[in-house]
Amino acid sequence: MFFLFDCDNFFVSCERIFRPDLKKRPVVVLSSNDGCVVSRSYEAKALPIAMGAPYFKIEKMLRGAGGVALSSNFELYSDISRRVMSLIRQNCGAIQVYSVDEAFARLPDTGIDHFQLAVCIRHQILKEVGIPVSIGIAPTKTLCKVASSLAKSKAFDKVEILTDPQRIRQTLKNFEVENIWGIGRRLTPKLNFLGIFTALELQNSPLKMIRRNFGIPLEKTVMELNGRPCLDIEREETAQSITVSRSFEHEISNFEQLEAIIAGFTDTACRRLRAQNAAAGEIAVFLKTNRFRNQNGSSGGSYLVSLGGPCVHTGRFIAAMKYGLKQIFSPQETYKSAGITLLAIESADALQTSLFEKSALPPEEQKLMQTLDKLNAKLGARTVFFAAQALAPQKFVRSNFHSPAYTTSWQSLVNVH
DNA sequence: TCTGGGGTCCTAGGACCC
DNA sequence: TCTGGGGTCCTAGGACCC
Repeated sequence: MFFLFDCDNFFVSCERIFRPDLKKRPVVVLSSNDGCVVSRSYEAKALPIAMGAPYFKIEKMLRGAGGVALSSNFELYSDISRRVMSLIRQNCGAIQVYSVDEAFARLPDTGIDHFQLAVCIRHQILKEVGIPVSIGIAPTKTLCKVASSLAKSKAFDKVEILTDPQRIRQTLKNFEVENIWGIGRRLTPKLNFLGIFTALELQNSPLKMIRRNFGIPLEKTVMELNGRPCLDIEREETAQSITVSRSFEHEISNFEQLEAIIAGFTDTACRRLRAQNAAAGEIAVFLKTNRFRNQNGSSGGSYLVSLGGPCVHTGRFIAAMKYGLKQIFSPQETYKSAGITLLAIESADALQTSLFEKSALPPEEQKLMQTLDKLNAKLGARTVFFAAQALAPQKFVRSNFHSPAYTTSWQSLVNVH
């Protein structure tokens, strides 16, 4: 049996832990650059404020209703996420952390009272971390998603078990096909055209026809709706790519500034890379113009540079990035966003040695980077950094409603419990 | 005036091989 | 007139997710 743990209105719930005055009020958390709404309290949903709505379009309505908007504070959310996940892990063993606010678990079908266990975990997370969680229980992951959305609409003890075939059919009959996990904007009209509007109609669709028209992923979805598990808990592996990118508050046309900002992105990405004990062989750099100003969306460009073998050294990635940036930068343009992606990532334990290098990772480079990471961990981020970042402006992303760094006091706060 | 960021998987098609 | 049939590997792009 699969369990899906899904935090309610996660970012808003995180902010509310430290701001009791936000309870019962419309609250939204904004994306980077204070652009779009990415998390809403129930009161904000009721206004209504849509997911992904641009802030400037809903600002007035929110204020009029006595609501509050906050910039996102990802350090805080990841800290709280780690605490939630660790409680789930204590109760369920190996879990799959599916996103910052969701996790799947798989438990034996017999011998335990699933409902009772779920209610206990839910109460524990609420008491010890302060985050409300909905829990869906079903024979497949796809049905778990359906169950958890039922759980969310409950008034209390937000746990829903979906195992009885008759009840599954009844539920799917009232469930729109576009709300099923794995069915997005493009697939919905195609399915509708074939007369498939409800999840029940999809459940009853012939597998061969689905596979022919939509491919393997949707075929799996249909089998999962029929209670046949096709997707299992996935174990955590090394990431296949690491991206760091931002939209800017003001468009930038100065090459040196862009270079310095993107050097900072490269630094961040390389830290993440080393934190998972991995190395990367390629870096792609990209620039984008303002997609809302041009008729044909955003232009810009991207350029992929190979490092000639696995690498962990920030300086070498920055040099490669600079080369790539020169290829795509145009002095006539002004840029609204930029970023880099590290690719060809391998776990450092199982590195393939390149024909041309004696050792895949030069030991002196590894040591230098370890020292750098340690220094910054001990003395605070950006104690030691690369000169290439020096020319970056202090602030180039809008974040006008950022909550304070509660995380520093978080440690003492948990000791209270 | 203001419109996010970070991922995964699958597929189709081309290059190349026997 | 008629022009094999597999394979594999790679990449770009599409579709989805939160």
